Amino acid sequence: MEMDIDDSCKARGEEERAKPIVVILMGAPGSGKSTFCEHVIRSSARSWVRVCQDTINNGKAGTKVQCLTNAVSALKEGKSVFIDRCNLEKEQRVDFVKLGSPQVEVHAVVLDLPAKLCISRSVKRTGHEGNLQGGKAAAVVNRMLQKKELPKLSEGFSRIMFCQNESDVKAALDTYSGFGPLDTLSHGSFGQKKPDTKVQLGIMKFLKKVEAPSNAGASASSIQGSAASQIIEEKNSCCGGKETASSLSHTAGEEVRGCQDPGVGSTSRNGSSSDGPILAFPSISTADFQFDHEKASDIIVEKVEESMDKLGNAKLVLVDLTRGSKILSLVRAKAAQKNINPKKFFTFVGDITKLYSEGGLRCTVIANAANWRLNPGGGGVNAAIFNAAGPALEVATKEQAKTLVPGSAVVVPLPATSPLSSKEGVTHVIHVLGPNMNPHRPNCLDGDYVKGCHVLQKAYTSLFEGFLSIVSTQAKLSQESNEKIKLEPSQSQGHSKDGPRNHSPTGDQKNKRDGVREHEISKKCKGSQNEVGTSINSFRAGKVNAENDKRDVSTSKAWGSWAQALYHIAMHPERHKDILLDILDDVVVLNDLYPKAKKHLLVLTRCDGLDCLEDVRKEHLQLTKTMHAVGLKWAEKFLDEDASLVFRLGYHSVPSMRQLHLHVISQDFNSKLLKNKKHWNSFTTAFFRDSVDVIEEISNEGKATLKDDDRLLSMELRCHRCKSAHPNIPRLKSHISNCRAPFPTSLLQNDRLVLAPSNTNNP
DNA sequence: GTTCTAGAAC
DNA sequence: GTTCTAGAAC
Repeated sequence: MEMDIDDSCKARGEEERAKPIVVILMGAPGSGKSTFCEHVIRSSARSWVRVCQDTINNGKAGTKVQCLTNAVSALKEGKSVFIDRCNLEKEQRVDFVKLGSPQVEVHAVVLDLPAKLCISRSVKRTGHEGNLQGGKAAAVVNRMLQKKELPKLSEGFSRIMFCQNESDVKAALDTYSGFGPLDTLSHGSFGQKKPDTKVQLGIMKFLKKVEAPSNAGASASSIQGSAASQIIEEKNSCCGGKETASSLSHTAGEEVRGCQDPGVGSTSRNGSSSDGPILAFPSISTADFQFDHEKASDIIVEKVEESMDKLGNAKLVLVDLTRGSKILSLVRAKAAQKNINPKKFFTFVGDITKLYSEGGLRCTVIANAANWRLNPGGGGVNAAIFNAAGPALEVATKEQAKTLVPGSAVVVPLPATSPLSSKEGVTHVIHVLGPNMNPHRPNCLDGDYVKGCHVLQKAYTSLFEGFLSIVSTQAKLSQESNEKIKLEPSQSQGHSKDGPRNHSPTGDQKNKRDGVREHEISKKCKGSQNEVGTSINSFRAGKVNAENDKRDVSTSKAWGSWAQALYHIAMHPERHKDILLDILDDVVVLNDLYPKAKKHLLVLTRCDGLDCLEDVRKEHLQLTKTMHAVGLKWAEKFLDEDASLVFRLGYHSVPSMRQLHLHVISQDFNSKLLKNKKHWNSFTTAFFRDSVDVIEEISNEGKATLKDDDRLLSMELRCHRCKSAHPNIPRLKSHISNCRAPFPTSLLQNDRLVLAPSNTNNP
């Protein structure tokens, strides 16, 4: 008999002795964090260490790294830790959340008390350890509270207590004072009476910090296992063993039978979590919606094939209840024909709601062939999933979306209270609505397979994108937590020797900086604010639609520090006068630092919140026109100097550098800095979106089409004029230096190329 | 042996 | 985005 997840976890939990925990306090100065700690420490049976940034450095203020180091060593000694610093912004607490592990839970206690109270306490206070006294305190508290981002379970907390008045604080004190070394506290988010969504959203808009669907706004009693926390749990779960790829290495020609093959079951049951997440999905529309199986199987295989490159270590599994089902055999045959990697995609016979408990296959994400109302009823997979998941799924689903249009999908983080989560290890359900060919069901396409195939393709695209968005969040989180644990202790030693000069910008300093930024935004970019809000809402809702919501995946994109240079220039042009060719109200102009042609300029928007083409919407139409006009002016200036040049103006579909910028680049590509395939293809394939087309699309459709397929950048090297192929960059460059073929007609249309009037390429 | 690419690190 | 470099390609 196989143990289910709960049992095995319990068994292990009982073997071990006291488990230390980390409690991250959050609150403005004067909210009572230190008092809280002292009170608990005095009366608790646990052994606590209070890590206070204000005093950590021999009674003086220290660094965050010092705090982390001290916390790590306290945990090693089996002591529980209070992190006593403001921690009001998510970014400030993220590293402390990473102190958590399967053995160490991370809790949050939010002292979300009225600002007035905090201020009056701070002002009155004398001899406070952080030396925050007097009139300055009011300003500091206010400024900090403006930045307040209430914690969410998705950040990695297993428990959050919100305290909004003194009696809440008392309750939290009692909870932790009486929290003995062997006790456990229930997981979830407690005490949030008035979810501060308005403030949250404002800050989110401004900072563009978009997270996986969260529980902000959930009722006080809701215990929502959110994406991040569950994934981390999953990753380090006591049930997660090692899996070798071979345990899943069934050829596409094989059918993996669930519960009837104990061998398969026992090897793969532990593995998927350590070897990458798995999406289990039913065939969409082929059951009740009566979609042609032959056509559906083509589409499944086609869409699976498209996703292969993006999967990383994730896997896709097509699941069907019945052995020898037609759709499974068709898909298997076609997948084998196309040489689709059977380790990344295979078929499985079993109940999609019991893949782990009965089939030994651990799938963290399952897809549901939903109905348009997202109702539990009906039959088949939909009824089975809603039944198995219990009411929690229904509630979580309704929080995300009310209805679904054919061809779209919605990602629903599954609350930890759902049996599907606890028994099967499912963290997310993705509802997908496919096309309907059944006249007895809504939206029947009446045999129109042109449309039907299109909708089914969209449905799978949406499904796989939804899955990939979950995977990328997971990958990022686990990578970060691994890195930090390894890095921080050694770094911290170095820092402590250097003394407090190496402080990361926290507190006052950072607030000042951000204050300036906020001011600039409200001044400069009123138009875009609503827009950013919209995108956040759609992300929060977890909707994924192949047609218009790719941004859901990328809004969460993290920009590396190296990718911020343009952003800094755009925000503070006055500091970069030496490299700027022009500073205008809405844009600045500069030479590309690494020009890929004789002339290569960037026209950079000054609007905060516009990171890339994907963020551009109708509100930015005028801005894109301005950028084009400015770029054109410069191109024409260069053409005056050298009439042989030809310019193209456009955007990269997915830029490497943050902050929307228009490339103005001469088509000679005569630059030793053009070194690799990516350089070449980013300017000569569909990845490069002509400014004129972008403007037209924004005007007509409200947004630009992106060609963000990675394959574009690794395509064979072809001359941009005669389209001849070349084996490597040096050979290509030697060719283009001599090629005088006319430009392709597509480029000669619609003013995509900018030429001197005398140029013979001019049609 | 040299050239070139592609992936990791920054 | 670049730089660095191992190893593939020649």
